[in-house]
Parts: sequence; C-alpha cells; structure tokens
Amino acid sequence: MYTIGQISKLFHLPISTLRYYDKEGLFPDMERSSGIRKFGEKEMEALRVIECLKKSGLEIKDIKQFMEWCAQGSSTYPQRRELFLRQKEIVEEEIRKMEKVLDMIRFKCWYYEQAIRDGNEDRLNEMLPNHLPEEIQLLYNHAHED
Amino acid sequence: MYTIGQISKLFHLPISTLRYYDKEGLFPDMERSSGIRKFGEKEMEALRVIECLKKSGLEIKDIKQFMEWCAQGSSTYPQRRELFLRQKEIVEEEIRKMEKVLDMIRFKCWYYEQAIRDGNEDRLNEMLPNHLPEEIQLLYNHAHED
DNA sequence: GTAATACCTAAACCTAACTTTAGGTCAAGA
DNA sequence: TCTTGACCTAAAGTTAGGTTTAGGTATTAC
Repeated sequence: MYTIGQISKLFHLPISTLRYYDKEGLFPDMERSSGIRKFGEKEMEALRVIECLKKSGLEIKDIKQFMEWCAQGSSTYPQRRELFLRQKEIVEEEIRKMEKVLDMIRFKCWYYEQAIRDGNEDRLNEMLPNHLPEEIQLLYNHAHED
Repeated sequence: MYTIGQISKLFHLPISTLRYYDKEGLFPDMERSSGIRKFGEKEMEALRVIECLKKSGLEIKDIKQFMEWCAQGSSTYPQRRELFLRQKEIVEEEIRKMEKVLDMIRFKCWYYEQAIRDGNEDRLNEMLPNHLPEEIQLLYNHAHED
C-alpha cells in the first residue's frame, strides 16, 4: 500500500491531480486509514488505465463510468469490452492522422532546407505542386490529400 | 479567392473559428474587399499548416509567431526549419506513446473477451503478470513498461 | 515543546481555444 | 419595400482539467 505522495512520485503526477481524480470518482471505494488515502494494486492499475483512456480521448466523466463498471463486477464485462473496442478504432484513426501530420512536417523540413540552400523559394514554387522529387512528392501528397 | 463561408465548408471549420484565428493573427495581412475577408492560396496553405502545428501540440500564439516569420521573408528560413525539426521530434514521440496506448487497449480487449468466456477473472488473475499467452504478453509488457 | 513534514478538505482560481450574443452593414430576390 | 442571407465587430460566456489557497490534523525529528 502506498500514500498519495509515493504514488505521485511513482506516476509523475502532482498530488493535486491525484486528489482531483479521487474527487471525480476515479477510484471508487479506495481504502483510507484515519482519513489518509491508501493506494493499492487496484488503484495503480486504475491509474494506468486512466492515462490510457485519457490519451485515447475519453473525458473524466466517461472514465468514471468505466471505473464504476469495474466496481460492479462481472455483469459489466460486455460494456467494458465494447468501450475498449470503440477506443481502439479511435486511437487507430488518431495514429493515422498523426502520421499525416508527420509527413507534412517532414515535407516542411525538406522545404526549408532547400529554401536555405537556394536563398529563396523560386525553384520550390516551380516544383509545386506536382514536380517534386519522388520521395518528397509522396510526403506532400499524403499531407495534402482530402 | 474564397469567402469565409466557402472556406468554412472546404475545411470543415466553423466560421467563428476562422474569425478567431484571424483575430489571433494567424493570417497576417490577409486581403479584404470592403471589409470582407478574402481567403487565397496563401491562407489555405496557412490553414493546412495550422491544423498540422496544432496537432503537433503547438499553441496558437506560437503558430502566430510562425506565420509572422513567413511574412518576414527569407531571413527567417532557419527559424522556420528549426521549428519543424523540433515538432518532428515531438510528434514522433507522441506516436510512440499512442502505440503504447493502443497495445494497452488491445490487451484489455483480449482480457475482457476472456473474462466474458470464463464468467469471471479467476483464470486471468492466475496468468498475470507473467504467464499470459505469448502474443498477449508482448502487448501487456509494452503497455506496462517504465 | 516546537518545528518540519505529510497528509486532509472545500472552494476559489486559472487557461486555452473556442463559441455565443448583440448589434450592425450590404446586396439580391419576391 | 422588405426580408432573407452572408458578411462584419466587440465583448461576454463556456468548458475541461486541473491548480492554488486557506485553514486544519497528525506524526516524527531535534
């Protein structure tokens, strides 16, 4: 069992954030001894899941819902599974978007490298939007499609 | 040249957002005809870059800085290049984090599928944390490392 | 015995990025 | 003529996810 200060260091989260999560109901029926929170293995796995679901785009109130399902036992396995299946789609889509962002950034890195060499953007403007070097054209197209 | 309403539809952004970006200085010296904004190719590429830099984690005021560099001409190529190089690192790290999130989610999908089959988590608890099926153990380790 | 730590609560405060509101201009169509 | 629709501004309002403040308890260190 850990205190809030120890968990704060282990998870690199401010104490105020941990108390806020608790207040929002993210650790249903966490133990206390004379008022002091006791974080056990259950709360630590909860924190890992919180970070995961937060990064997947879920709001605190929906994470709370999930934690309540966990506290309710085996009858909520299907809901919990559905939630992760939904978030899987969302995160996969998000990664695809980030790959597109990354290709735009890679293109811009190349672009400014060329601009610095040339001292201006004249040659680049002549190549745009369809006569870029093959590699670069792929980045450009991916970043600009849709 | 496009009006704000046309750009709103083309980029799927509310008109209020476009006006907000303009007010924040994200379209330096955009043309107007009798008060009405005129979006040209420059502003459209700016919007693509705004979406890219926003997703890469930059704040509006930093994107404004970039747009000002663009308006200043060739003397700022090096700063612009440095910015994209920095954001490249950040986005690459972000994608690595999202892959970890995704492996946690994949693990949880498997976990609840098993829990539904079994009707409880007893067998799963016996397998944790080191005796999971090989494929799943890899997901679990990746999601729980650090 | 007193001072430093680590914990606690409730409530006020903060920030970024929008969004909404209230009030106004201008051009086209019925 | 009048009303509908697309544009405009300035300023106030909103939201999520915390953070800070103010005031208090309990344990250990000297």
